Amino acid sequence: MRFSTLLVPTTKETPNDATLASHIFLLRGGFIQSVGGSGLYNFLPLGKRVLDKVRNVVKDELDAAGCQEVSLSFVTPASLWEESGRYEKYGKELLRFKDRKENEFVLGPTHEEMMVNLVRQSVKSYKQLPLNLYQINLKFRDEIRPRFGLMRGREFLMKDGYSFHTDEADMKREFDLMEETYKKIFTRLGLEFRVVEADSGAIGGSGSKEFMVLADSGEDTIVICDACDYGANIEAATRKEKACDAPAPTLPSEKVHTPDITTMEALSEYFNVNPYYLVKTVAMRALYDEGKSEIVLFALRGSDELQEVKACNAVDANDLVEVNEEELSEAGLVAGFMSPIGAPKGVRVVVDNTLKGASGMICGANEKDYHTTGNTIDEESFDFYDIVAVQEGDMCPKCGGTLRYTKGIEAGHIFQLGTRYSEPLGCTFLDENGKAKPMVMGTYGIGVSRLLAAIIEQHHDEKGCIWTKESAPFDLYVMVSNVKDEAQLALGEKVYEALKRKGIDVLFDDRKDRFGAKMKDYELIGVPHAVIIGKKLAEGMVEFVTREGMEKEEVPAEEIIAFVEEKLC
RNA sequence: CGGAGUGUAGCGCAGUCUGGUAGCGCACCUGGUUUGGGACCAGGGGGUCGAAGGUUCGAGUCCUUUCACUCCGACCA
Repeated sequence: MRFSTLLVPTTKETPNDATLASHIFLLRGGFIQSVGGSGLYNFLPLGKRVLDKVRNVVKDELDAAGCQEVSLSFVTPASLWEESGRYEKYGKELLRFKDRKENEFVLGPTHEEMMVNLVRQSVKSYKQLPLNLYQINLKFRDEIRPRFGLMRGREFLMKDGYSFHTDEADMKREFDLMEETYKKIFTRLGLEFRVVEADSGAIGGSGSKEFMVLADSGEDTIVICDACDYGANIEAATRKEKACDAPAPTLPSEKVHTPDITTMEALSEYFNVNPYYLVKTVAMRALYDEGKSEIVLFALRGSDELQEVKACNAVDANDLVEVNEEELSEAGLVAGFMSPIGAPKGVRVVVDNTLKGASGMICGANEKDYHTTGNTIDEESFDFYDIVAVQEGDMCPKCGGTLRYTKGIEAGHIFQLGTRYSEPLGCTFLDENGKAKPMVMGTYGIGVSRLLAAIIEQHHDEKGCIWTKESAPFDLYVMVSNVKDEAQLALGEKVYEALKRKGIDVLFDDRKDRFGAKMKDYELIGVPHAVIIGKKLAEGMVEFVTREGMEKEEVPAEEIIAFVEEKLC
């Protein structure tokens, strides 16, 4: 491809809303173009090339694993979503609209319903299973706050795959196969990543794993073990139960006047007791389908933090939101002095597992300016769940090693779905005995457009992108420093044509610009290697540049074609 | 949803306080010179000043309403 004819609008200036390296360089390098903000992007020729490269790696590995590519309708009838029960549950991220006949539709944020619909119409027998179907298509999620360019757009390219099985065991086999396949994909793309345990979110299902590309700019906090391979999203992380060295308080069971002591810190100081022996009670409003909601008290140890996603799952709610003082007093609660013990009637209480049977605890009194001491958390009286956030320094649940936080970009997510969708949607097959059974499903996603951002987050320097071999828009950049110099231009043309014939994707910079401008563009665009034909040609030499580290090697001009072949093939 | 901020040429911004011919840099077009680190000279094109309403002889600027976007937060009572 000749640069002089390619649409690559590189810019010197950084758009003011871009803060992340990937966002800045993808815009400045002319890969993508923002569509009036709000998380929508056009892909320009360079960006489209990278997208296709990444997509091909994904397709290549999936096909090798026996998956079959299909393409599902982007606009899906709302009725399918009502059948699965997600029309309400998915919330505002689901973009809903009506056609001219007032029929309701949604733009697919994920396609479980659609794929199940496809399969239930065409698969009837156990002989047709297992089946793993996928597509690489647009998705739309009306994100609360799109940001960071391709990292969190509203419209994005996603690979979504769905597998169908006769039983749980076969689904698990496929789940493991997909884990291996995903590892191959991310490895080929040159990414440093970690597979972690995850929360299943709105998709539903049981076991799920995320593929996290490690980067400081990642939006997810993941917990990893120093000693073993344990890794989990903070939303799903667990730990070995914590003990407390400080002695348990021996206060009698009584009500104590504690004016204006509303924080764990103040309470700990007042009673001179480790926060481990205090009960922290957090009130939140849980939202359910059909606009129903209730106030829930979440009780945990004062030394712990509430993990909202776990809490949300514990009450099986769609979402948890803050409760204001007014709502609290209406429910008979006093901020700062709440307690699971003696909570007002009608207020649901969820208690953390670590409090099961705990004694000597200090709680609020559910009365302004009073706490109670010497409480025991009766195992029979409460619902117990794991609702705490794992903290750095906690112990690994697998090996007892030390856990620490790191940041990751969620680039892939695989789920063991079971019959979460096949049952409500009536996706059944006839087994050997002619008996109808719901298919057991798995679902597997990769954020393809997000991967472009993830690659750049891991592979860039202060000058621009450094694409990995399998993601680069071109294999090689051939630059003619001064196109008015006939010898330089002639050699450039010769090298370009020769390498193109050998199947190397070459971007040939034949523009009239000066050396400096072209060099800046090269660095910004970040093709892995370049051949620079310039001044040194007078002495019979050209340069071979490696973008990573910008190392330059001088090579005799007559050997350059063979040299490049040797290096790239 | 809460808080803060910004909307003026494709991009980045000034002008708004104190109303009076719409500006600058980059990019773009024409001609010329230049060619190893984002060249220079000369000439040129491009604007419903986010939208609507109002005040005024006159509004980018003042008033009202509204829309959009950006940033921070949305969890420990």
